[in-house]
Order: sequence, then structure tokens, then C-alpha cells
Amino acid sequence: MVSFSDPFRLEIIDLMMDGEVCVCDIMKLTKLSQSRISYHIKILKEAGLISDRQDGRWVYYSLNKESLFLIKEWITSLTDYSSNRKRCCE
Amino acid sequence: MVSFSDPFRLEIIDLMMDGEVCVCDIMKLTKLSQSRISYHIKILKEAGLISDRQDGRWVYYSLNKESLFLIKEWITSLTDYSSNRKRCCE
DNA sequence: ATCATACATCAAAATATTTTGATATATCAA
DNA sequence: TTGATATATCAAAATATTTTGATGTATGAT
Repeated sequence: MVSFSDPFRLEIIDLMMDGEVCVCDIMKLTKLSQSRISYHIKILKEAGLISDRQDGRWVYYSLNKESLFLIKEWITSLTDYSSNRKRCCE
Repeated sequence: MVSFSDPFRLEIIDLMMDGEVCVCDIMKLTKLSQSRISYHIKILKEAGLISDRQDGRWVYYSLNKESLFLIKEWITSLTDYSSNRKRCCE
């Protein structure tokens, strides 16, 4: 969740919408530098949001649907549980 | 989305799960300082994630279900569109 | 009118994140 | 085996966010 916190990471996530991308794809599509992309990719990977698959010199990244699903479930739980019960400092 | 990026904000959001809370509630439940809470509340408010309602000296905050729903839709679009089509640097 | 309470705001300090540029590693092609 | 490409990693610099403590504002109680 906390790894969603950077606009460039959101951009990278959006690029993965329609399938696998390699760092070189992201470079072409975003004009970000290579090390900058690797840095953000690392954060997304550590958060479990993306998966990687190496093929030769390329590493393909794609969204990890399961973790995205878990986040959706968390958001659902936030709103569903809410009974609008009021509370305050006694 | 970017406003989810702080663990204390996530904690505050979780507290709002079961209804409205005021800053004083959050203070009691988290032991964060008042100005610290106001700071995070402000960020959540600016992101449209929470709504506020004043009642006398108290301000009650609650989750904005619509904006949470929009986030869920965005996540859904990320995974649903994905046809796992491969792509690479030509 | 005065005081206490609830919360907001502000500037400075503390801390964390991001960017950059250099270098490292692995793979493939020639 | 040499050279080029794809990506990772690192340390320093740049930048952004968060925390703190002080002060401000509005409300309601006495």
C-alpha cells in the first residue's frame, strides 16, 4: 500500500496494465532513467505488487494480481464494516 | 492513492472503519500528538479520502466511500484489462 | 468576560525518499 | 573472447515528507 506512494510508480503500474514490460519498455515509454526505473521497480517488487520473470538479458515485470486483490479486499472491508456508528470522547 | 503512503495514515483510516472519529478519539487510540494527527488528517482530506462534519468544538471525520470505491475500480481495471499480452523492445 | 477544550496552522528541525551518475554483473552476439 | 546490451546496485546529493513545539481560532461552559 505504502509503495503506491510515488507518481512514477503509479505510472509504471499503469504501463503493466496490458501485460509484461521490461525496464527498456518503461524507459521508452516514460523517459525515466534506467537506474531510476530499477529503483522504483525494486520497491514495487519488495511490496509484492509485481512479479518478475527473466528471459535472457531481459527481465519482464507484470502485476501481481493476488496482491492487488488483497488490497481491494482491504478497501472493501473498510467500507463494508462501517455502520456509521458514532463515537466520541466521552 | 499517494496519500495512503504513510503507516500512521493507514492506522487512522483503519480507525475510521467503524464510523466517525474526532481527533481526540485518534489521540486516545494511537498516542500520536494532536498536531501530528491534524497534519495527517489534512492530507487525507485533501486527497478526498475522508469527509468532515463539525459539531460544536468537535470535528468528526469519516471515510469517503465514493473515493474508496473509485480506487477499487482503478485496481480492478489494472487486472481486468490485462490480457497478458507480451511486448518488448523490438 | 474568562477559561478550558478541540482543532488548525506554522516554521524549524528531523528524517525519509528519490534522483543522479558511476560502476558492477549477467547474457548474448559476433 | 570481446564487445554490446539489459538490468542492478551503490554512495552522494537533491528533494520531499514528517515531526515537534508554539501559537492561533473557534466553541462552549462557568
